Amino acid sequence: VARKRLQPTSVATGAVPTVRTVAALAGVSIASASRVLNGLQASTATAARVREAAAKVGYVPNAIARSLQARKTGLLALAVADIGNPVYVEMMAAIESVAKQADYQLLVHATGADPAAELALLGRLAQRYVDAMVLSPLRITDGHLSALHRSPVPVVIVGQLPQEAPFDNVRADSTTGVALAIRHLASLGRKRIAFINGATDTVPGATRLAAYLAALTEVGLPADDGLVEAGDFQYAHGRTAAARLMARSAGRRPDAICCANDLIAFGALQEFLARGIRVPDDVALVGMDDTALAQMAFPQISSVSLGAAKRGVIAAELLLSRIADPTLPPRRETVPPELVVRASSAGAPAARIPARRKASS
Amino acid sequence: VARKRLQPTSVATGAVPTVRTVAALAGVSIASASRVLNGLQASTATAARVREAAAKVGYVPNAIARSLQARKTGLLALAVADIGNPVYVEMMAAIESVAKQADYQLLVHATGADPAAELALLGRLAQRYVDAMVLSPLRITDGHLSALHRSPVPVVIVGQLPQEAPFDNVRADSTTGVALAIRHLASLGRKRIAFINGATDTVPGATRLAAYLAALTEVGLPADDGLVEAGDFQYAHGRTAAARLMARSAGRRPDAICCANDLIAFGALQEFLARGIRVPDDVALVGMDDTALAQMAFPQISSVSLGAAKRGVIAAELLLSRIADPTLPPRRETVPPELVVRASSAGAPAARIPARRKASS
DNA sequence: TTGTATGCGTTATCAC
DNA sequence: GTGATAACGCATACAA
Repeated sequence: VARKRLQPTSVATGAVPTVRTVAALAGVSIASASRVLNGLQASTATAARVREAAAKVGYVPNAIARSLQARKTGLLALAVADIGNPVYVEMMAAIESVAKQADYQLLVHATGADPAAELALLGRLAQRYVDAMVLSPLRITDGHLSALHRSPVPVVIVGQLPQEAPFDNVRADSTTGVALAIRHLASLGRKRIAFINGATDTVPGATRLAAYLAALTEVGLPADDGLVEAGDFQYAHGRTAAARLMARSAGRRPDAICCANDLIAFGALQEFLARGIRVPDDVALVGMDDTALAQMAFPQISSVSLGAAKRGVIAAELLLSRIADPTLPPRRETVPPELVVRASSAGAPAARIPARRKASS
Repeated sequence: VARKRLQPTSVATGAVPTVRTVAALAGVSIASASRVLNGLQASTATAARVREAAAKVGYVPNAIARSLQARKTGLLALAVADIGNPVYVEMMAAIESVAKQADYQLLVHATGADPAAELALLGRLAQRYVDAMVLSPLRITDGHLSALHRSPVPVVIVGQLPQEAPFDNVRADSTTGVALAIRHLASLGRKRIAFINGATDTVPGATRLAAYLAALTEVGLPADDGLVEAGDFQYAHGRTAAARLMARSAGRRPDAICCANDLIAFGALQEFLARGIRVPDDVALVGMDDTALAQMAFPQISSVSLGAAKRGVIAAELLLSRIADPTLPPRRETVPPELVVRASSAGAPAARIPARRKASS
């Protein structure tokens, strides 16, 4: 016969109240207290006494204990490369709004585009401190795939994933997106369309470069290595790349630039402003992601929306449905891109030049 | 005598392994297994067997169960109004880096500048799903104060707090910050210095307006109601307010503008760009917060740094020290502001105009 | 309807 | 050094 060695928590303690505190104060068992607190069957009398007791001591259930019992935390994780990039902020807001509807909170991780950090995160997932995760990796390694296979908690990948990988996946169609941009610029009569890419060794970088080259062929323009710049997906790269492009001799200078994201496009635009290069008269500009930054700039930047918010919503919904039913087959959703034409690429160059000269002189 | 009705978890289950799984596989008690896994005293033999078993089944401790036992979650919360504002991103990154050092993760809440949402958050804090929270409210109500008093988990307030409120508090000195901006603009010979404020019914808004008026007096300039605009702390307000200010008759137009934050300043700058108003020649511009946006703009925007990153670091450190010792007396730290002069306000207007005209023609 | 007792997965205490 | 077991705070199957 085992005897209890420790006494249960005493009633009148200065510490945080638990169910026992409430139950003792109400003069009922903790089971009854718990039932009342969770709105289950109970007599009106006890219900009243329990509620009164709970209110009196300011009882609030402990989320951790509840999580342990329920085997769920009510937390979703979101892991993105760069929390400073507005496109991720947008996605985050979208995910959060869906998550909130289902009483989930969002835990945000910034991986700094570091694959090792992403892997560490996937590994820690086994600790089950969240119920599921949205991961938006810049590149997928074998390590990622095996970690995904091992993971006991559902993960939705936002971004490209190998065809056969059996995971929930929502992706943008940046190939079509780049094509939209190039066709648009070509339709304006631009002949020397440059491309400022991000990191070529990332999936988006590689994809967008290939799409750019394919689109050039499609519209019947020759490719020119000197018109392609690669670096990272940041503002500073946009500035320096734009400077390099415009430093070329007159006949080889681009008359249009497609950028791999809005941060780069914004950088390029500021460089043009600094150099007195007119947009879109001298050079037309199209960005990608259609973030707030594109609308905040002057002139406003045309941009290809890759549906960040929509991808976020879908990712969250996939996650919630998988939590509800883990046996679901892997799903793959693709959000179509959309070109938003703004001042940075509107109108034909020749037609615009006189009008703008007049206005600014 | 109570008999166990349910069997303990069987060893060979397809489910996630627990300590019992490992212990059974290693042929030791769960106590020994736990000790080995936590690096406590154990014989080399058992240690080896436990580690081998753990590796074999891929054991990872459950963070929730561990939290319940340890009575700590390893999570810090950060609640800010607007996750889209770069100044909060900066603060978040700073807090996260300190938190990570101490093995804490950051849970970010966006309150949308809604006091009710902030209060709800403070209330949920009693659920103890985080160990502590950094709250940056735009205004402090009595509800906030009483919720803070009730809160069983430590909260650090970033922002102004009533003198007598006994809570850890780190604040910017935006009064001095505004004074720095006004003195700077006045020293450039500007006579009609406007102020584009955010929401006047917020603490920062009210403080900065008062500071603006005081600073004007200090530098011997008359106040002019027509030179003060109020709205919110967003980009769009900056644009419309700037447009209104510049629509005044020639003699009453401002020759300098101080903005309550960088988002507003950036909006104003884009409006000037759109209208062909030269910065700083026609109007000098100073923002506040010294965010990345100020450096990304062209011309780069002078800005008063209120030390967002530093405030974040201090807030995190206050939190960690309070978690370590809850009996500490309330502390109050103030981060001094710093004016960063950039092109948007550099040089005297008359001296600069010819030079810039030449360059841009 | 209500109370008793067990388990969620972990760590810590205590006796051996 | 090791094993049995209480406890963290909660929810619930089962018995009364």
